Formats: sequence, C-alpha cells, structure tokens
Amino acid sequence: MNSSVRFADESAIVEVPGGIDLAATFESGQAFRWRQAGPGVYEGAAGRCRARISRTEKGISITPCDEAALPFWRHFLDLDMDYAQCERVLANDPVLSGMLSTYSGMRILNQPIWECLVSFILSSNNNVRRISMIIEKLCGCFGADMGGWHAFPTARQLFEAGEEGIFSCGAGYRAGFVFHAAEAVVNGFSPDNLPGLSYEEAKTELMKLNGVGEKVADCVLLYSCGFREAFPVDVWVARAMLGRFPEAGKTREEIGRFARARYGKLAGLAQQYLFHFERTNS
DNA sequence: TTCCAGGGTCCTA
DNA sequence: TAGGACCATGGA
Repeated sequence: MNSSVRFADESAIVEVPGGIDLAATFESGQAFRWRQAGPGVYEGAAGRCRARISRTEKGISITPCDEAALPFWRHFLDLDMDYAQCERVLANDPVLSGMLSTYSGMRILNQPIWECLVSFILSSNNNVRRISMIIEKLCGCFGADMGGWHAFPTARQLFEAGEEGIFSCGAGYRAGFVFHAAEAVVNGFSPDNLPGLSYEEAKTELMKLNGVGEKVADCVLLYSCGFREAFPVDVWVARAMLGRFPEAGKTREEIGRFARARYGKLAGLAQQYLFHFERTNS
C-alpha cells in the first residue's frame, strides 16, 4: 500500500488511507516514550529518532522529517499495512466488532528491537506508568545526548552501566535481567536477526534470555519483529479472554494457542484491541 | 495497610 | 509437572 507524501516546513505530510488513531496507537501499552502534546498531537522517540506526530485531514504530519527519515517513520507506524482490510476481517468477529468501531485506526508499531526487548523485560509485574518512568531514567542516565533529549541506550551502554546503574534507575529486581540481555548482545546475540527466523524459532531464541518468558517474547515479536500472529497474554488480555471465550482454556499458553488458531496473522491486532478495550473500560 | 501492575525464576512436592 | 513464594516499587 503506497500513500502520497509531501514535504513542507521540515515536516512530512503523509496520507494514511486506512486511517490512524494516534491516541489508541500510542496509549495502548505497546510503546513507552510517547506523550500527548495537544489534541491529536503526540511527541516521542524511538531509538535515535524523535518526532512530533499530529493528525491532518487525510493522515498525519511528522516533524521533523525529510526524505531520508521518512522510511524509518513509515516502518515504525506500519504505514504500508492495509489496516482497513484488517479491520474488515476482524469486524466479522462478534466479540471484536464493537471494539473496532471505538478504536478504529489503532496500529501495531514496528519499534527498534533492542529498545522493545528492554522495555518489556522491565514490564514484568509492573505498570505502564512506572515502566515509562524507568525507561526515561535509563535514557537520561545512559543514552546518547541528542541535544535536549536522550536516545535509548544501546546494549553496550547498558552493559557498561552495569547492573547497579540500571538498578539505580528504579528497575528493581529486573536490573539483572536487563544487564544479562545487554551482556548477551555484547557477546554476539543479535536481536536484529530475529525477523529472519520463523515465529517459533524467534520465540525460542528470545526465551533463552533471563527475564524473557512466553509473554515478554510475544510482545517483542509483535511490536518490533513483525510477527503479527503473536498474541501476548497479560492479566488484562487473560481477563478479557476468560470473560468472552470460556472455551479458550485457563492457562495463558492455552489462551494464546486458541487466539492464534482463531485470528491467525491478525491475532496480534486482535490482542491489541482486547487489551486496550479492557484497560480503558474497567 | 493491602493490593495491583503488559511476569519470570526457582524451589518443593 | 504443577503450584507457590519471591522479587522492587509506587499509586490507588
């Protein structure tokens, strides 16, 4: 799917045919460095890039953004995926149809893999607000100074920060897990190779890391590696599924299997609607 | 004061 | 293999 683009005033104005709901996309617990800066306006960063994204009549405006930067943001926001078609398919599901009309335009992001991995290691037994706080501290303490803001720290930067440095940012018992992941990357593990594997292979590789279980692995695969069949099951999604699909099973593994069989390659998007709806309506 | 949060690990039975 | 204790911490 290709959409028209024009550049003006250091901005890229991009037409988004399938529509995009910035609030649902940035506030549905998949990314932790984005804040609302006004009505229909979000500011945030991904890796070493920072931008202000606002709604326009037919799509979005990304500032700053030139021709060289556009591919990064196009991939990050998944602008080449036909979400209108995805929503048409999911709308046939009686459970999801109401959620789709409420949050139509919610998208699954393609985040930098290392950043996504660390973010979701930090998510264990934690809440969204506090995860964001820890990540901002990690960026401020160890990320590269980009002039007024800090990039997400690289694996080497977190390795050199040490477990104590990571702990000092409020990571708690998860500091050891993050340090171990950084050490693994410094010693040769390459997260960027994961998209080239199968879903099962990539999940197995991720789960070799300390602090990465079934749920965290599925989050990384869905939000940064392009595996749209991944179906992370946290307390909210488990609650949503148990209330609507008693036949899905009780364990998180059973629920995940049931959802992948039911929704296929759209399982990840279905999960995002279930999570966001359950959180905002409880 | 207790419970909960986008869980995972380790120990015990 | 299943179940439960434990891990840090801040907000409700």
